[in-house]
Amino acid sequence: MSIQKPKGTQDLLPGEIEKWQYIESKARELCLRFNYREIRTPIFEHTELFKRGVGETTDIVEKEMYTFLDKGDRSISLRPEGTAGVVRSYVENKLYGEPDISKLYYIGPMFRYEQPQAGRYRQFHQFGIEAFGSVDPGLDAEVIALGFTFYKELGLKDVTVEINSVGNPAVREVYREHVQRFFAPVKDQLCKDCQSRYDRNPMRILDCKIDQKYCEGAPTILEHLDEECSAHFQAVQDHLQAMDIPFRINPRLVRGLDYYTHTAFEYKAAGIGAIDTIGGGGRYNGLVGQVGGSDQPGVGLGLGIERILLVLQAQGIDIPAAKPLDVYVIGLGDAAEKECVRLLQSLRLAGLAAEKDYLGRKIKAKMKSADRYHATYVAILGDDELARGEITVKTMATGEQETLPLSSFVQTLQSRIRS
RNA sequence: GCGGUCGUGGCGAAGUGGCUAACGCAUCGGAUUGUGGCUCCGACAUUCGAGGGUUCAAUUCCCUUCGAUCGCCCCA
Repeated sequence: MSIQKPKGTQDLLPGEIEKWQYIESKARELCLRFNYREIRTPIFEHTELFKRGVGETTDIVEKEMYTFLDKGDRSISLRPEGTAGVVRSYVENKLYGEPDISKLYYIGPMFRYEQPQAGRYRQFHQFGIEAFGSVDPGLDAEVIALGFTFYKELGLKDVTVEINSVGNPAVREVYREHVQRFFAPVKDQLCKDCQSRYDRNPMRILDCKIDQKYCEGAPTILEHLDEECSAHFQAVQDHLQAMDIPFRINPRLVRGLDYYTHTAFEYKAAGIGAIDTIGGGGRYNGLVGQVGGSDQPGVGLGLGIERILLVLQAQGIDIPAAKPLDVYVIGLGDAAEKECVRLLQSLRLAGLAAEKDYLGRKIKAKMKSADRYHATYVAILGDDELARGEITVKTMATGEQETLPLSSFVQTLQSRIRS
């Protein structure tokens, strides 16, 4: 067997790639309206950045990173998510020194070493945004609104927004103890996964599908928020309501990255097998400081492109198809063939999508080829027509044919296609 | 990291321990010597993911491996 693509990666071929281009152009256009500007950071970074940024004890850093030593013995990792790199760049380029807050977006591949399944790949793609420099809860709401609007304008149906507050580190520490105390009496009866969650991340027990019966009456983090956290959370909700963004409060929502403070949110939709989260994000007020910058607050989101595609497919939503070919040029005879080469270039310079045959096929096969390309027109030039200074043009949709003067042929087609 | 299912031409798909590996789609050629979409005729897998084993004989049975797919953990 010849070499195959690495597990969990995919080739995006013509026919499929148009969907990606559409989604990406939609993202750029939306960011323009929300006043976010693109940033491109390296696909690999020093491993240390992700350890500090994403969190040493997260699954992502503990077992999912593509890490290697480069020839200078530096530990390098392929980025498993987008925020850490953007934060690093924000700090390194001193964007915090600019008069306005920084509103940035990115689109690109992320890498995690995991077992692939429906909606999960080792190389996957995210569209994400990050906004630095403000603690205004209105900015949290704007970020949530941008994601929701994106899904909506792409045509996704039944996308739900779930929000929660994960408080600040002090609140979370107190809450964590409450949860452990709550589950302590039944710890031995919890499922295997939850027994390990008990020490690592007790909040996750609340999300367990098996142990729901033990979760009844469990304390929620919302009950433990301090005054500042409560006020922030309430203000985010007020802003969302003002923007008519529907949302549901999910007090059990916990995200897998350590850096979140205050607002955490997820977008969910059915149709990707066992997975229902299609995007998520939150506020991260301590992260910039942890990465080594002046302690600027931030809030952001990341949306999975593959997951959007899967939901679109499940919901039977079509994405605008590629443009058909304008003209297919057929030359018959040596002199005509040569003239066609000139015509083809003229058509292309005139802004039309044009093609010819390169397989030396007969006219019948060339016509079939033109048909496969969904050509609007087929231009046929034989030696006799060339001698008369004419060219035959067939409109494929109707089958009608006409004879046009060769001298003005390119201009004629150009004006027809444009109108 | 763990578990289920699967792996036959470009694609979809039947099949069996032995006789030329069905069929459909697509493609190419012809009927139609300068014209597509319909119809008819013809062509198209020294080979059944890879490697090894059992056997007189393996695409079929066994082992290993790679991959796909779905699920668990976790996540986009």
